[in-house]
Amino acid sequence: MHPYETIRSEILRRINDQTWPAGYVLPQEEQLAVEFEVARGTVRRALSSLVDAGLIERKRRAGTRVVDRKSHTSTLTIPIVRHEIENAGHHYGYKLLSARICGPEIDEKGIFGDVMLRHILCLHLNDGRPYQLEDRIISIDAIPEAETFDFKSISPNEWLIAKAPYSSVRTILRADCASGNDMKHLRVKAHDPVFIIDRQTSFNKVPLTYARLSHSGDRYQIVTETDEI
Amino acid sequence: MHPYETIRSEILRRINDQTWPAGYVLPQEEQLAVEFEVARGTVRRALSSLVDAGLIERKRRAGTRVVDRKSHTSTLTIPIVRHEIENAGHHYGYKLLSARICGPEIDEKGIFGDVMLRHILCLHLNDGRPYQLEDRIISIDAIPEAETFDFKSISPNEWLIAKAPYSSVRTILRADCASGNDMKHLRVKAHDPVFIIDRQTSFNKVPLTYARLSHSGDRYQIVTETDEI
DNA sequence: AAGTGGTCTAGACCACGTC
DNA sequence: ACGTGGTCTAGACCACTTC
Repeated sequence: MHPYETIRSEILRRINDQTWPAGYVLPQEEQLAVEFEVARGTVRRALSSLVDAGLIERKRRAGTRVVDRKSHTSTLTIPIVRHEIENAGHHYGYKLLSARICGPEIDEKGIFGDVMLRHILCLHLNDGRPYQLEDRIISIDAIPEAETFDFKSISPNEWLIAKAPYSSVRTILRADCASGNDMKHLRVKAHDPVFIIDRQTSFNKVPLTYARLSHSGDRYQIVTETDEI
Repeated sequence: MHPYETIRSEILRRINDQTWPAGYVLPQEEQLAVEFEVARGTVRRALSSLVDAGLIERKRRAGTRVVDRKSHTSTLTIPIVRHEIENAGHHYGYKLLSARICGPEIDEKGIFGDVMLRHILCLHLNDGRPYQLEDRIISIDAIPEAETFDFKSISPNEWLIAKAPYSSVRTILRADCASGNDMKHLRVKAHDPVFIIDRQTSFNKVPLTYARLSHSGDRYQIVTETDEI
């Protein structure tokens, strides 16, 4: 155990103890450095880690305060669907359903502005059974290669990750009833629950792509684990 | 813009450019320090930040490599339901439905082991309408105060965050059909989709509590935004 | 204006993992 | 065994923000 880990643990203990309750102002860096007999940099490292964990807040001149926790945060990882299936030891399958070039009118949400778009509908299979239906729009303006790429053997999901770096992502998770396409391709019944991931990615504020990923509710879930806050 | 930010941006540019493609081994810290005319520590800071973002991997002796991205990660924040509702400018309401002490037999998943448990069922309301149904089990062994606390005016959700620090959280997100309790209390119809958050928290490996939080699918979604990777 | 955290340096030494 | 990243130090100076 390195010094900064020891210091982190000790400070964490005092917070959990309520020795240092929510709102409490911690001693300043120099004082902690004296107490723990280390350099100021080592104290800073421990404190920075607690800032990242959301347990303390720091402001110049005002000092370091214990945060009053009002939420849980966890890191959500959404893997490429092919890896998700293969890592679980299953057989991955892919089927392109349609690929066309469209005008801006299919962009119902007005994300992309007045540009030509590529619209792809495809299905990801787990051991031959429908697993995820991918309904995707790509901005041809932002990614010109998307205009001619055929997506017959590589899914847009995977092609995009290799091709187009992104700088920001907006993800929405929700539960809904199966749509017409869901019923047809995911083989679920009307009113069956589906788990939907809506995702929109941009690069330097320019929208690149939008996807609606739907899954049969009884075959899909997202698990996240946060350890050792 | 500080030097470490400039360096981070420049390295990021080279990765996005494919100047440094996936698998590429970066120059070592000392060399980058010479190139950018800064101290080694400043280079380390930029690189650490890219490690956190999941864009590079570092190993002693082997060096620093550009990662082959296989997943999206985003930070999921699940706020206390009362704050979520109030921050949206709505009126929060709370209703305790039942609170009882049970033996280990109600712990169907065998999370808690052979201990006495507190079981609470309660409802969170948004502008008077059912919003979230909370079905919660608390280990009396781990949190003795839970045995006698009545939860009549404070929800277990909120009480626990103030009372019991946790060190690890396991969260499962899924879509399902409404259960009997969901239909009764969330006022949804049979087969209506519900969004379920299953959450289990522990402190130093000791299980503290388990909750099933259900929401009507048409009134709930989770949004996450990741900026400036 | 003054005090807090934030950035940077130059250097030493350590430890893990690959070669 | 040895070269890479990892940790730590001691110090200087900066910049934000509250007093």
